[in-house]
Amino acid sequence: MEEKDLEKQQMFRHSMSHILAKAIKSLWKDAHLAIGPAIDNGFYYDIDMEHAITPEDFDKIEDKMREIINNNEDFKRVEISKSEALEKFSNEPYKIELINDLPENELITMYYTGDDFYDLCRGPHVENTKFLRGFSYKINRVSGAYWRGNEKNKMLQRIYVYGFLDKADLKECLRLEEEAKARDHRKLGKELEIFMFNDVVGKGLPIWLPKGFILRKTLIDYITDKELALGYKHVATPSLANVNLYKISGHWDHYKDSMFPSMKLDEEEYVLRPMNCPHHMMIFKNSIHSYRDLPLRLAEIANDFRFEISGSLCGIERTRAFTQNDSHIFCRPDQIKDEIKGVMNLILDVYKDFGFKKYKVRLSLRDKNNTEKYFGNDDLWEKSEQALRDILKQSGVEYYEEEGEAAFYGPKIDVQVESAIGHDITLSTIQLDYQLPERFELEYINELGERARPIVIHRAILGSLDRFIAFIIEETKGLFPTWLAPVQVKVITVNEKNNEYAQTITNKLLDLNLRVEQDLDNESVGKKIRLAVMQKVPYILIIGDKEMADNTISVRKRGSQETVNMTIDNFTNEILNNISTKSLNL
RNA sequence: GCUAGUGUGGCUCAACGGUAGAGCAGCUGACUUGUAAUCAGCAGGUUGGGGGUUCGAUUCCCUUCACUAGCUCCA
Repeated sequence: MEEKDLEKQQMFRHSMSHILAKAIKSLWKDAHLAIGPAIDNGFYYDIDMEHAITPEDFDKIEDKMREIINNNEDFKRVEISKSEALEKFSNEPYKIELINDLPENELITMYYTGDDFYDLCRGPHVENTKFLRGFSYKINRVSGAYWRGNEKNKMLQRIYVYGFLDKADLKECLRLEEEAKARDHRKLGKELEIFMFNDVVGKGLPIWLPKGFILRKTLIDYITDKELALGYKHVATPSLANVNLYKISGHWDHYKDSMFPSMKLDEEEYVLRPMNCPHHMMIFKNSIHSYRDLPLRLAEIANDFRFEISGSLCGIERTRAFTQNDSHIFCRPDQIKDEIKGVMNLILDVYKDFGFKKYKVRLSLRDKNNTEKYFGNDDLWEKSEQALRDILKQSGVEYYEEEGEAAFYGPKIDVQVESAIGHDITLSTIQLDYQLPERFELEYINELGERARPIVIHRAILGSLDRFIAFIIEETKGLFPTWLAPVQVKVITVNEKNNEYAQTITNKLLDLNLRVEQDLDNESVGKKIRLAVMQKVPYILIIGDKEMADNTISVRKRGSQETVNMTIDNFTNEILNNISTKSLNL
């Protein structure tokens, strides 16, 4: 769609939100209006009223909206003074609050829709509701939203409506929603037996099933090998620590509410660790470092625990126990640039292996209006934010900047992706940190023989393994490339007489470290193929009398309805090549 | 955490004040199968937990737990 049309669509959506507001007010007299903007796929309106809207009300509201549109009511712009506005909206407490926040001499505009409804609004709008007749819309859902996005404020009802100029776009939007539900990792994770949850074990605590374990192991081996080749040093540290460790790091002050509460035993106090940096700081402090030894890249596949608020938990995308592919790079100031570039390259390399294309690089800056949240002085922040910005600019990577997304100890480069159901999630992160080295009094000896302070780069490539697997499940729709697939080959027999031959084939594949399962059940071939297809196994081998007779196998590849007869050697060559190249095709 | 909704056998769903039902999966038997479901039989549920209303509750009410959507949060 051209920009001009997009603008038009946003204007129409905004006009529609006035129609929605008018419909609500005529159906429920006690409704108070808050705000109602146009958004990506339509518009919403925040409303405060006694009646809780349910999906049963949707038709009624849509009918009312249609009625208003069909009335051919004029949208009329009126300019008023602040005092007039306060008078006009005296029954709308939320509007009053908005008006009060406007500067004293600001010209305020409001829009009438018909003679009996008006709303505080900057506009613009369509001239008459009749122009909205061709507009396609459908109430999507209703949910809670805090007034002005502040959890201390009252929670309002937000009515989301899909809305498009073109009917086909609405249809496409609904189709995409269906498609997204089908690849939701929570659904596929259950169907493919990758992970489970159990109420008694506890919420947000994923239990990895055998197939999930294979995914984890494969990913851990993959990333660990890559890191070792790049000179990372892997370590293993405990999943809990004395609370003092986090008092030194500052995490205790910032995040104790979202850490599992401390365990006091005798005179000691322990907490489950929410992150790994402090442990790694202590490893660095364990020995004297020369400037020649830097950078030191400590890495760990580490289990962490965070008491995430219950409403934010989401399958394995957001859990309370998770595994990080973490690393802390201790380096000299003159090494920052190369190290960050190196990490950036590793991220791009990994994403290429997985075929990820729809990611966005975000430069996460601090919130300048709320600086008390952050450690360190303004100069240092400016400097480190600019350093990351320079690196991004030089690397030619497309990126965007966002304030308020930095860590308390420094700015970040985050790689953002969108989950199936539309969550904006961080997959990989690079964080520049001058603060923790200070707090932990880290030192190295520089070329002049003096003590100097290193800089720490925190980075995670697969981020949390749990979240990464959630994303892979959704990206692949469960059709994992062979190198990742929990079951790579399924061997199916036609009748009992083929079992022995099938077993020799299976053994041959097992000897090559392939992940093979066989189905010798006394069932029809059709049934056994159906089961294997539903499991999304990349290769199905059919073994019958014919194959036995000429010492071959019939191979049915995922996504194909046909089988190809070949020798076992030809097959193993193909699959091993596929695995070693991490082919994305199967 | 907040607002709203949902919770029926392993899974997907029905019944919605009147003795809880189907398909798949499971087990048993028959069939020995050639590319997405062979047939028959059996077994499986104090309808998330607790409390209440009622002659009677899966159904209505309260409470609690979990999940879902969104808001807030995300080192």
